[in-house]
Amino acid sequence: MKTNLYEKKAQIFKALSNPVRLEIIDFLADGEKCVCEIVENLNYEQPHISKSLIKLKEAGLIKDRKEGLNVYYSLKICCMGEFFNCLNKIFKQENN
Amino acid sequence: MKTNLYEKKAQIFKALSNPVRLEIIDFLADGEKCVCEIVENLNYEQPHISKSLIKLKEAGLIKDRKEGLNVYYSLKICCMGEFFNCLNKIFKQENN
DNA sequence: TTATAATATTCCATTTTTGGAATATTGTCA
DNA sequence: TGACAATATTCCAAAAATGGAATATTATAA
Repeated sequence: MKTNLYEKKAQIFKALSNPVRLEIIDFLADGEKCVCEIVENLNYEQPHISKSLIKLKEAGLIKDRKEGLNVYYSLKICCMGEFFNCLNKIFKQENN
Repeated sequence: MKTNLYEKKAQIFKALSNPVRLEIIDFLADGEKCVCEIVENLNYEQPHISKSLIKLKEAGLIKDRKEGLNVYYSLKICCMGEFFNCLNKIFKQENN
Protein backbone atom coordinates (compact mmCIF):
# COMPACT_ATOMS: atom_id res chain seq x y z
CA MET A 1 0.00 0.00 0.00
CA LYS A 2 2.96 2.33 0.41
CA THR A 3 2.77 4.42 -2.73
CA ASN A 4 5.78 6.66 -2.76
CA LEU A 5 5.93 10.15 -4.14
CA TYR A 6 7.24 9.02 -7.50
CA GLU A 7 4.32 6.69 -7.96
CA LYS A 8 1.88 9.41 -6.99
CA LYS A 9 3.41 11.81 -9.47
CA ALA A 10 3.52 9.11 -12.13
CA GLN A 11 -0.21 8.66 -11.72
CA ILE A 12 -0.81 12.32 -12.33
CA PHE A 13 1.31 12.23 -15.44
CA LYS A 14 -0.52 9.12 -16.57
CA ALA A 15 -3.79 10.99 -16.34
CA LEU A 16 -2.25 13.71 -18.48
CA SER A 17 -0.77 11.35 -21.05
CA ASN A 18 -3.72 11.30 -23.40
CA PRO A 19 -4.62 13.88 -26.04
CA VAL A 20 -8.34 13.84 -25.34
CA ARG A 21 -7.82 14.42 -21.63
CA LEU A 22 -5.37 17.21 -22.40
CA GLU A 23 -7.89 18.81 -24.69
CA ILE A 24 -10.45 18.66 -21.91
CA ILE A 25 -8.06 20.28 -19.48
CA ASP A 26 -7.34 22.99 -21.99
CA PHE A 27 -11.05 23.61 -22.39
CA LEU A 28 -11.53 23.74 -18.62
CA ALA A 29 -8.75 26.30 -18.33
CA ASP A 30 -11.38 28.76 -19.48
CA GLY A 31 -13.45 28.01 -16.39
CA GLU A 32 -16.00 25.55 -15.07
CA LYS A 33 -17.97 23.67 -17.73
CA CYS A 34 -20.73 21.09 -17.66
CA VAL A 35 -20.28 17.78 -19.44
CA CYS A 36 -22.71 18.82 -22.14
CA GLU A 37 -20.63 21.86 -23.02
CA ILE A 38 -17.52 19.72 -23.24
CA VAL A 39 -19.25 17.20 -25.45
CA GLU A 40 -20.57 19.96 -27.70
CA ASN A 41 -17.24 21.70 -28.11
CA LEU A 42 -14.84 18.82 -28.29
CA ASN A 43 -15.51 16.25 -30.96
CA TYR A 44 -15.81 13.01 -29.03
CA GLU A 45 -18.61 10.70 -27.97
CA GLN A 46 -20.25 11.50 -24.66
CA PRO A 47 -19.20 8.23 -22.98
CA HIS A 48 -15.63 8.88 -24.03
CA ILE A 49 -15.72 12.37 -22.51
CA SER A 50 -17.36 11.02 -19.39
CA LYS A 51 -14.72 8.36 -18.90
CA SER A 52 -11.97 10.88 -19.50
CA LEU A 53 -13.42 13.25 -16.92
CA ILE A 54 -13.61 10.51 -14.35
CA LYS A 55 -9.99 9.58 -14.93
CA LEU A 56 -8.92 13.18 -14.49
CA LYS A 57 -10.99 13.44 -11.34
CA GLU A 58 -9.53 10.26 -9.87
CA ALA A 59 -6.08 11.68 -10.47
CA GLY A 60 -7.09 14.76 -8.50
CA LEU A 61 -6.71 17.12 -11.43
CA ILE A 62 -10.30 18.28 -11.66
CA LYS A 63 -13.31 18.40 -9.38
CA ASP A 64 -17.02 18.18 -10.04
CA ARG A 65 -20.16 19.84 -8.78
CA LYS A 66 -23.66 18.58 -9.48
CA GLU A 67 -26.51 20.92 -10.21
CA GLY A 68 -29.73 19.29 -11.23
CA LEU A 69 -29.15 17.13 -14.25
CA ASN A 70 -25.82 18.76 -15.00
CA VAL A 71 -22.40 18.02 -13.65
CA TYR A 72 -19.90 20.85 -13.76
CA TYR A 73 -16.20 20.14 -13.88
CA SER A 74 -13.36 22.53 -13.17
CA LEU A 75 -9.60 22.46 -12.77
CA LYS A 76 -8.23 21.72 -9.35
CA ILE A 77 -4.53 22.24 -10.03
CA CYS A 78 -3.20 25.66 -10.81
CA CYS A 79 0.33 24.98 -11.98
CA MET A 80 -0.52 23.28 -15.22
CA GLY A 81 -0.78 26.46 -17.23
CA GLU A 82 2.84 27.32 -16.60
CA PHE A 83 4.05 23.89 -17.51
CA PHE A 84 1.96 23.83 -20.67
CA ASN A 85 3.34 27.18 -21.71
CA CYS A 86 6.84 25.91 -21.19
CA LEU A 87 6.11 22.90 -23.36
CA ASN A 88 4.69 25.16 -26.04
CA LYS A 89 7.89 27.18 -26.10
CA ILE A 90 9.92 24.04 -26.45
CA PHE A 91 7.81 22.84 -29.35
CA LYS A 92 8.29 26.17 -31.09
CA GLN A 93 12.05 25.95 -30.71
CA GLU A 94 12.00 22.47 -32.20
CA ASN A 95 10.31 23.73 -35.34
CA ASN A 96 13.27 25.96 -36.23
CA MET B 1 1.16 11.66 -39.75
CA LYS B 2 -0.32 14.93 -38.50
CA THR B 3 0.42 14.75 -34.79
CA ASN B 4 -1.26 17.70 -33.18
CA LEU B 5 -0.05 19.59 -30.17
CA TYR B 6 -2.16 17.58 -27.76
CA GLU B 7 -0.64 14.35 -28.99
CA LYS B 8 2.86 15.78 -28.70
CA LYS B 9 2.20 16.88 -25.15
CA ALA B 10 0.58 13.58 -24.33
CA GLN B 11 3.75 11.83 -25.40
CA ILE B 12 5.80 13.94 -23.04
CA PHE B 13 3.45 13.15 -20.20
CA LYS B 14 3.59 9.49 -21.13
CA ALA B 15 7.35 9.55 -20.78
CA LEU B 16 6.87 11.08 -17.34
CA SER B 17 4.18 8.66 -16.24
CA ASN B 18 6.46 6.08 -14.68
CA PRO B 19 8.03 6.17 -11.21
CA VAL B 20 11.43 4.88 -12.34
CA ARG B 21 11.71 7.49 -15.05
CA LEU B 22 10.65 10.19 -12.62
CA GLU B 23 13.28 9.04 -10.18
CA ILE B 24 15.87 9.29 -12.93
CA ILE B 25 14.78 12.79 -13.78
CA ASP B 26 14.99 13.75 -10.15
CA PHE B 27 18.50 12.36 -9.99
CA LEU B 28 19.50 14.24 -13.13
CA ALA B 29 18.18 17.48 -11.65
CA ASP B 30 21.43 17.49 -9.72
CA GLY B 31 23.38 17.68 -12.99
CA GLU B 32 24.74 15.48 -15.74
CA LYS B 33 25.32 11.83 -14.76
CA CYS B 34 26.65 8.77 -16.54
CA VAL B 35 24.55 5.64 -16.77
CA CYS B 36 26.79 3.88 -14.27
CA GLU B 37 26.14 6.55 -11.64
CA ILE B 38 22.43 6.26 -12.19
CA VAL B 39 22.56 2.48 -11.91
CA GLU B 40 24.63 2.72 -8.71
CA ASN B 41 22.38 5.24 -7.02
CA LEU B 42 18.96 4.09 -8.10
CA ASN B 43 18.08 0.54 -7.32
CA TYR B 44 17.18 -0.92 -10.69
CA GLU B 45 18.81 -3.28 -13.17
CA GLN B 46 21.07 -1.68 -15.75
CA PRO B 47 18.93 -2.68 -18.74
CA HIS B 48 15.90 -1.20 -17.04
CA ILE B 49 17.72 2.08 -16.47
CA SER B 50 19.01 2.05 -20.02
CA LYS B 51 15.58 1.54 -21.48
CA SER B 52 14.15 4.25 -19.27
CA LEU B 53 16.82 6.70 -20.37
CA ILE B 54 16.14 5.98 -24.00
CA LYS B 55 12.44 6.58 -23.53
CA LEU B 56 13.11 9.90 -21.85
CA LYS B 57 15.50 10.85 -24.61
CA GLU B 58 13.02 9.96 -27.33
CA ALA B 59 10.50 12.19 -25.62
CA GLY B 60 13.00 15.03 -25.77
CA LEU B 61 13.29 15.35 -22.01
CA ILE B 62 16.96 14.50 -21.69
CA LYS B 63 20.01 14.47 -23.92
CA ASP B 64 23.12 12.32 -23.99
CA ARG B 65 26.83 12.81 -24.57
CA LYS B 66 29.29 9.99 -25.10
CA GLU B 67 32.76 10.06 -23.62
CA GLY B 68 34.76 6.89 -24.03
CA LEU B 69 32.88 4.01 -22.58
CA ASN B 70 30.53 6.25 -20.67
CA VAL B 71 27.35 7.95 -21.75
CA TYR B 72 26.34 11.03 -19.83
CA TYR B 73 22.72 12.08 -19.62
CA SER B 74 21.34 15.44 -18.57
CA LEU B 75 18.03 17.24 -18.46
CA LYS B 76 16.93 19.12 -21.52
CA ILE B 77 13.80 20.76 -20.19
CA CYS B 78 13.99 23.41 -17.53
CA CYS B 79 10.41 23.82 -16.47
CA MET B 80 9.96 20.52 -14.76
CA GLY B 81 11.31 21.65 -11.42
CA GLU B 82 8.54 24.20 -11.03
CA PHE B 83 5.86 21.74 -11.91
CA PHE B 84 7.25 19.12 -9.57
CA ASN B 85 7.36 21.62 -6.74
CA CYS B 86 3.77 22.48 -7.38
CA LEU B 87 2.78 18.83 -7.25
CA ASN B 88 4.70 18.44 -4.01
CA LYS B 89 2.73 21.27 -2.46
CA ILE B 90 -0.50 19.70 -3.54
CA PHE B 91 0.48 16.37 -2.03
CA LYS B 92 1.27 18.10 1.25
CA GLN B 93 -2.12 19.78 1.31
CA GLU B 94 -3.79 16.45 0.70
CA ASN B 95 -2.13 14.97 3.77
CA ASN B 96 -3.84 17.45 6.09
C1' DT C 1 -45.98 7.85 -12.96
C1' DT C 2 -43.75 8.45 -17.26
C1' DA C 3 -40.89 10.54 -20.67
C1' DT C 4 -36.76 12.70 -21.40
C1' DA C 5 -32.24 14.95 -21.01
C1' DA C 6 -27.72 14.60 -18.89
C1' DT C 7 -24.33 11.77 -17.37
C1' DA C 8 -22.13 7.35 -15.99
C1' DT C 9 -21.12 2.44 -16.49
C1' DT C 10 -20.18 -1.98 -18.48
C1' DC C 11 -18.41 -5.01 -21.89
C1' DC C 12 -14.94 -6.09 -24.98
C1' DA C 13 -11.32 -6.61 -28.57
C1' DT C 14 -7.15 -4.34 -29.69
C1' DT C 15 -3.07 -1.97 -28.74
C1' DT C 16 0.48 -0.39 -25.64
C1' DT C 17 3.32 -0.60 -21.62
C1' DT C 18 5.93 -3.03 -18.28
C1' DG C 19 9.95 -5.18 -16.40
C1' DG C 20 12.75 -9.48 -16.24
C1' DA C 21 16.18 -12.27 -18.51
C1' DA C 22 19.43 -13.07 -21.80
C1' DT C 23 22.39 -11.22 -25.13
C1' DA C 24 24.61 -7.85 -28.15
C1' DT C 25 27.40 -3.78 -29.05
C1' DT C 26 31.00 -0.52 -28.32
C1' DG C 27 35.24 1.53 -26.62
C1' DT C 28 39.51 0.90 -24.11
C1' DC C 29 43.64 -0.99 -22.64
C1' DA C 30 47.15 -4.46 -21.96
C1' DT D 1 44.29 -9.47 -30.65
C1' DG D 2 41.58 -10.52 -26.53
C1' DA D 3 39.44 -9.43 -22.31
C1' DC D 4 36.68 -6.51 -19.92
C1' DA D 5 33.68 -2.58 -18.54
C1' DA D 6 29.84 0.31 -19.88
C1' DT D 7 25.80 0.58 -22.23
C1' DA D 8 22.12 -0.90 -25.47
C1' DT D 9 19.00 -4.27 -27.56
C1' DT D 10 15.91 -8.09 -28.14
C1' DC D 11 12.53 -11.27 -26.65
C1' DC D 12 8.60 -12.19 -24.12
C1' DA D 13 4.59 -12.86 -21.02
C1' DA D 14 1.76 -10.28 -18.05
C1' DA D 15 -0.66 -6.10 -17.00
C1' DA D 16 -2.80 -1.83 -18.26
C1' DA D 17 -4.83 1.59 -21.46
C1' DT D 18 -7.73 2.60 -25.45
C1' DG D 19 -12.01 3.66 -27.56
C1' DG D 20 -16.40 1.93 -29.64
C1' DA D 21 -20.97 0.23 -28.71
C1' DA D 22 -24.67 -0.67 -25.92
C1' DT D 23 -26.90 0.18 -21.74
C1' DA D 24 -27.75 2.00 -17.06
C1' DT D 25 -28.58 5.68 -13.78
C1' DT D 26 -30.34 9.95 -12.14
C1' DA D 27 -32.93 14.22 -11.82
C1' DT D 28 -36.55 16.87 -13.53
C1' DA D 29 -40.80 18.26 -15.37
C1' DA D 30 -45.22 17.39 -17.31
